[in-house]
Amino acid sequence: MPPSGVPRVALSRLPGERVRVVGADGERELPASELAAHVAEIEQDGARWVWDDTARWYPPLLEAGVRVARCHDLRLSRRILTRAPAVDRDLLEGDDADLWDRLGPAVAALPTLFPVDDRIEHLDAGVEDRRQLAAVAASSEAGRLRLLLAAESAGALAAAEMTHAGIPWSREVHERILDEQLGPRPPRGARPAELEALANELRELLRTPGLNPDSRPELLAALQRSGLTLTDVRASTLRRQTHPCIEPLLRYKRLSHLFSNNGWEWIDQWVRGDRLHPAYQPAGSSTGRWSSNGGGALSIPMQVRPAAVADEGWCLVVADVAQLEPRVLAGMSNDHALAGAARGADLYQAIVDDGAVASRAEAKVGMLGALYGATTGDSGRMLPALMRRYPRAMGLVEDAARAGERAQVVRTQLGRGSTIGGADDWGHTDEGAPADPDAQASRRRSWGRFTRNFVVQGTGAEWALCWIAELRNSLWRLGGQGALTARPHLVFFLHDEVVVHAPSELADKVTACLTEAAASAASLVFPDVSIDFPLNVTVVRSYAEAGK
DNA sequence: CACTTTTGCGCC
DNA sequence: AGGGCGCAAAAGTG
Repeated sequence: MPPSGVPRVALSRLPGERVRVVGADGERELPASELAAHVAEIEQDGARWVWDDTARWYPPLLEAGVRVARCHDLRLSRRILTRAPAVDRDLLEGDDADLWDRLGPAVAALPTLFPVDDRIEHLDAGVEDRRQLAAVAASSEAGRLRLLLAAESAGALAAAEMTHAGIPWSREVHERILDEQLGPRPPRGARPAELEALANELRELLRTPGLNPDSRPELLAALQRSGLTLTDVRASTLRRQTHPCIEPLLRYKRLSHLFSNNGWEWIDQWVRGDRLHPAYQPAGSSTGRWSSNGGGALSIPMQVRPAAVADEGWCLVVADVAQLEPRVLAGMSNDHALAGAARGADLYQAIVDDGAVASRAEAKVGMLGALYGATTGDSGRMLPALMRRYPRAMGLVEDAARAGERAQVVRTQLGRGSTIGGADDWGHTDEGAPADPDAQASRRRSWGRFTRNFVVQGTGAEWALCWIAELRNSLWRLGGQGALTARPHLVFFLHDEVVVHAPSELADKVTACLTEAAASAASLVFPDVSIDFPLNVTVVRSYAEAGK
């Protein structure tokens, strides 16, 4: 991702559905509807498109059959730069700076509901672009920040492309699953037959006629009347109990969740034709991970994955990174012992072979506990051993936790800064009264757990961004002709996992792209240390066959 | 009544 | 006294 030497073309919206295009060769204005027709000619010199929000500009271009090679997303980049410890915030001040700060994400699933502030609607992209370039150039970490902004922007392109393309989805398979488990589709507002039958069974077993199992207080009271000692009705709590009602109740909960979250209405809303179109929000979470604002891309349950089926003659290539976060920790802490363990397919087994702990299960729970800040239980017990063997890695997350407890900002490998966690409020309750020392200390520790995890989760997100940025380019180069969806293309991304939809005969080449992109990501994010990021890759017809 | 918060579950 | 999310329904609030 060469950061410089690429011509930049700034796009701004003008009143009257027109756009201004400012490039090295001058400036022109045209109707917004004609932009797609001019993209190829403007992009001939390999320009980078500079615009306020990829989610706003790119979907109509994709609809018009245009793929954009590279962009700079000013909104996402500004969010990074304003929070980056290595950036002088003053350099981001100036005309309309406050408006740029207020610029919210376009919600892909909805058109703009209310008239936005006219000044926000017609911000000048060129002005903000020059500010950001200057702020990066003046930073002591210009190189890493350029990489981060390029990867973030490429991710925004990939997100729009995935929503546009959609996951190949068989309505027929999905509805068969629903029918088998729930019965026929009920009228709106009614329970499916299977849920109603289970509800009746529970009413009998708990001797509570009229019980509504969806009401937690009702359910809890009925369970307590039946002699069970519990204070909540979570599945994990129920599983510890012995009573004839437990099995049907757990089944009720599972099916009820399927019905309401991924049932017929979900299909109607998010499946168009034979594609599922969830909406992604790049950097939607504070650590830089993506979130989803429509379609539930973060939790497509195993139960319905059989419905994700490749087109005839095509396949799904599913890949996930094995133990991304511990590997990232090895890289950023430069812990040679942990880096050694990370050099191979099974990091947890390597920790055992290292003599740090006795079993793979202990290695896993101990390492995850270290990343999340567990202090007690099985994982907390492993910490001293891990600390002895991997002092630099464990020291890094410990330092991050201590910094958070002192209300200091921490940063990822590429320079994304954590937000300040309302430290002003630590001394007070939510109602504004002075908090007691215990509550205060609890909030400090809580924020420490956040910053501890932030550095690792955030750097993991950066590695993954570089991975998909490289991947979308190499898949495009892999060839084929015509539109994006006529070639091998990304259809799904979730934290450390991707799905590519590709003609079956290209499966091997796609697999190679995935592996090479992972190697590129590793050397981009960790240029000075060699860490392996092994992938589990499977080539399948249906997503459900790719067991994790 | 509309609105916000809480609960509990899904995913990593 | 273990991190990050979204979602739907129930429960709580004005």
